[in-house]
Amino acid sequence: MSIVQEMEDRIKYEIKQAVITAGLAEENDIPEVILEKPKDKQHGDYATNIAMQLARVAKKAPRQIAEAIVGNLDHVEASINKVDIAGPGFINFFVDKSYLTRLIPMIFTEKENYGRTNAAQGEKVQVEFVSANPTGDLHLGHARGASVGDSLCRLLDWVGYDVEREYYINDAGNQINNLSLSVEARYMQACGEDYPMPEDGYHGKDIIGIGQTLQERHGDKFVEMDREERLQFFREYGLKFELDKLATDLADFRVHFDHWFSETSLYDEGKIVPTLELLKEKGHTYEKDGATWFNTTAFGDDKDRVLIKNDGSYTYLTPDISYHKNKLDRGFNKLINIWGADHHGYIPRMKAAIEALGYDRDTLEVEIIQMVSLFENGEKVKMSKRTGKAVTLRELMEEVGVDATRYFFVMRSSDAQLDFDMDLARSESNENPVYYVQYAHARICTLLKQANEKGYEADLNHLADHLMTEKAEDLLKHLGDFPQIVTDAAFNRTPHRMTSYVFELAQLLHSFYNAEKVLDDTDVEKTKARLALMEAVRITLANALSIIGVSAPEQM
RNA sequence: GCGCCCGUAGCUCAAUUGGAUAGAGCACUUGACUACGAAUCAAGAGGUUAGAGGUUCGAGUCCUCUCGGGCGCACCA
Repeated sequence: MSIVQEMEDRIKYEIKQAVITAGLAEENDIPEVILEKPKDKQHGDYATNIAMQLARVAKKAPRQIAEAIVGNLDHVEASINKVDIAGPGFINFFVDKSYLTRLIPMIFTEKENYGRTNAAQGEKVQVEFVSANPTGDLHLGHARGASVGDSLCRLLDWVGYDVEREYYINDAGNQINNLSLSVEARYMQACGEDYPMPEDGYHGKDIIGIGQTLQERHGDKFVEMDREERLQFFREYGLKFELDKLATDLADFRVHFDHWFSETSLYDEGKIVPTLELLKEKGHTYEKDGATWFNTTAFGDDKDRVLIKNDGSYTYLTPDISYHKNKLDRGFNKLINIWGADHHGYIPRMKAAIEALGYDRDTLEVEIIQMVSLFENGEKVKMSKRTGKAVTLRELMEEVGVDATRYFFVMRSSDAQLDFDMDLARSESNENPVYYVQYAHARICTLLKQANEKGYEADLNHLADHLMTEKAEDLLKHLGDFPQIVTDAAFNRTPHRMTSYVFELAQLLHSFYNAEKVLDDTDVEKTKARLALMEAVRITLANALSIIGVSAPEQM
């Protein structure tokens, strides 16, 4: 248990005891004591609303109750310096903060693991994200999905989930035919033929590149070839090219998948028919208009969905159900899918499938990420599928850099649309928050280096004697909050909380740094204590940054 | 028309999941470098939380309606 949590539990316990001693309520009637950290310092280190909550049970005014509680509180046991009653009946606690210095030795011990917990106790969870079709470059929306998805995975790992990251490759549907037709057209064009792009072709630059490369390597070889044979080659070549590119781009973006799952493998391994049979056996399907339907309305969907079209082919949903059954068969008791907002209408039918297969519908959790708009020169940039005009992840990495890109995408709540300001992200100035945070880390690093040159080393023995200034206490408190912030962010699926946290920590560091000198030749003991604090801050900054996949540079 | 998300300072966004006087960054005003890194700090100004009702000790947060923006509503994927 963390040091902060220990303190909170002790205060909660003492409050409960005080309520009982004061005769306000029976032990079983006392609601769970809620301690919060007031945003206003004048309201103390902790506050509880227990008096308001007890108003009904005790049949007294909240302030009167608060007074009775305070009168029966054991100040010594709870390390309380001062207690106030304020507002409608809040009880504010001012505690002796020297206990916070115990954080530092702990952080020194845990180092890059400081903040990790085992709250999830090794539960197996699978997270499927990005899963963009292998038919073109990853664009802004995918970049957001990759940033948020990967950070969420890191968070889940930090709280003790056994996480598997998976990418579902849509390599079986119509879009792959379109890919081969698009490659064909671009190849023919590269050979100088006047060859039109297919109706639903992919207009990206990458496909143009494939056509040119093939022409350079093989000349006109494919022009005269049998069309079926030619398309077959383009299909395989195009798919491999696109997949390699996806993997490379994502790896360079520091996103690594444990498993790339091929849709085609579901066909090859005969997984689809048995799933259909299972749904049929359970009585969830019926025939109508020459098609096979799945009665998803029985599970809360708006309308029933087709599984087998009247031409005998499957809809997208059909292999997807098999895929999700396959995930469950692999022993995951929690599945998290990260989808773009344009797919949110798909959730009810997928949950219906989970339920129809005999699982709790909440086994599947879908995190929706809202759309991204690109702004450049103060204007919204129009994206076009038709012309292939879209900013790619690759371009973002080259122009903006991985750190700033990831930070920007994780910075906002996933359920708000995001305006990506290209100029701001590109700017290496104080307007860019990622550098502010990284600067804090780099600053500490040079400080530690200089201390080292002077022969000073962090000493953990006299911390409480030198770290009880306001700025240092603020830093310590924030360091102590870290494990809880990580836990909350993981369980609420809110990675953007981590950018808030790390930004605040950087703010506190800069403020401390400007107000109080660390290296002081006239007071070596103080210097050593403060060096310990600096190292603890550095570790925590680095850990928080690692959760959002941003580097912690030693200099910049 | 129906469903999901959003609407908070001039701009971009937070808000401990129902808590106290709604907070940050940018921009704006003023101050701090012979200083451990000024990519920094300190201070100031900036608000009817889109609007109207309701729930209760207490609402940016929950419920209903209205307005505005985005995204869905296939035998496409």
